Amino acid sequence: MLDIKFIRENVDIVKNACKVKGFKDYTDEIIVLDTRVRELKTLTQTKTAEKNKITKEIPTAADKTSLIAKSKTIGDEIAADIDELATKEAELNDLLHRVPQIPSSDAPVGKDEESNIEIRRVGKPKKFNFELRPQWDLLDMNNWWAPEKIAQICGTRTYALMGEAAELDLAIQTFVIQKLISKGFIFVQCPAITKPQTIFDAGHFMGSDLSVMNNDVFMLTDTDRCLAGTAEIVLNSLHCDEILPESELPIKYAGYSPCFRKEAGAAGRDTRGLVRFHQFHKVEQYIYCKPEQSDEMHELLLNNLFEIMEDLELPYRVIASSTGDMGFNKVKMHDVEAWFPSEDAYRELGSCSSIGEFQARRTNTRFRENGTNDVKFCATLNNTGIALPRAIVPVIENHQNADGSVNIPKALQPLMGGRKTIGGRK
RNA sequence: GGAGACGUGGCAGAGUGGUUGAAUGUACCUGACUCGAAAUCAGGAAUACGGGAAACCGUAUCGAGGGUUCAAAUCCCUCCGUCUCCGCCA
Repeated sequence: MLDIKFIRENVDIVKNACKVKGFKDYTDEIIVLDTRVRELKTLTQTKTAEKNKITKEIPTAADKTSLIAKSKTIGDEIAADIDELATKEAELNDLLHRVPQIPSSDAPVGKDEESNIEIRRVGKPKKFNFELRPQWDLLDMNNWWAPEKIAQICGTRTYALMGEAAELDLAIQTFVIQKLISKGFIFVQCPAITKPQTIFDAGHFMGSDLSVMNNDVFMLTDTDRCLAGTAEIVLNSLHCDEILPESELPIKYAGYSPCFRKEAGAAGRDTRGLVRFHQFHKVEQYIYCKPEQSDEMHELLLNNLFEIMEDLELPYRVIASSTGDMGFNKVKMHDVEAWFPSEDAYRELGSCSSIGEFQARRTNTRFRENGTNDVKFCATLNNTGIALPRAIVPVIENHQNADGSVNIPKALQPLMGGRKTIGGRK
């Protein structure tokens, strides 16, 4: 969420953000409510001060009865104002949670992904001198999965990796985790089970009614819990209600967790292959820093993902997301897309987001500034480290051989017992 | 799953209805003493919101929310969390 003071003083900026991001503009209602709320606060506080004063005199007063009566009268007056205040504050709070983060001035303006801009391209799609096999053929012929069986027993959008593909999955995860650890990230294994409030605090959802997330999030029946769609959720709340010393910033986390998503809006899409599932596994990069460090940290996070693409020897490109495509809570977002030969296209493997103070305001995560002793909200950022099994797809497709075997990228070979290839017709 | 105990400031720990935003200890910051340090002494220091140019003033906060009362850290209810024992278990 944004600071009400900021909204009050920068109505035009906020209105513009609503417009370019494609969200309904509630600023006018907010300003009216805010004015009334402050009026009521001043009023009730003045009356409360008066009442407190009388109450304090009661124990030592000669005539207690009249003071008690007086105090009671003021109490009744306050009660009426408090009622209105509570209602108005709840309304205001709900609307404040519907105001989007202000996008960065360097983000492309546009209403959807049509306006996204490619800003970087590394590596060239390899020319194959044989007929390349799409992922599902490679997986079939090497017995690396069992899609029909798994769908039958576990339902659609589930998968099981088998044999060398399962090993490869684990090797990629381990590789990325070790890499991030070597760069000073703290490795955190995050729970996937969490409370709805935690998901809400990550700022992907609007308003104050938590039930809005039911469409996207798996709720656990008969409990107050649900399944997180990313480790970002838990990492984002890891320091809630804390005041961190400035000297500790930036804090970098590499979170690993299973991720659960309903994929309600993706019916019929990516139903074949290892691309889209209700459960997948992800290493997530997450940073807490000072607001002025955001851009630097954004580059750092992006570069880590570039390195990972290069270590996996994948051709990739980078997309600057437009205002309309980046989402409710983001300042800016870059997608990293790897080359998927079978689709003759680049597809998203990771998404790097700069959130500013938006999430920290929801989680109340702050830091104390060295010189001034002021308490300020942290900025947060997140980027994918690697998401599996999707990342398996470009690895096996790009590195396939004519016999259906797959070359292991050099960086992964030590984690695959030194093997240089897996699979293939014996 | 069964039984019990508990949740106060950075930490420890008083406080069972009124002058307690909260004793005391400790950690922290500043000053004095010192060549410097330790020790000692003096002082300072929470967060949010509202008002104010500011100094500052007011209100709220003793896990969270609600209730009783003129008045709640203190009494009642609900929820959350922690700990101990038993059971179960990777």
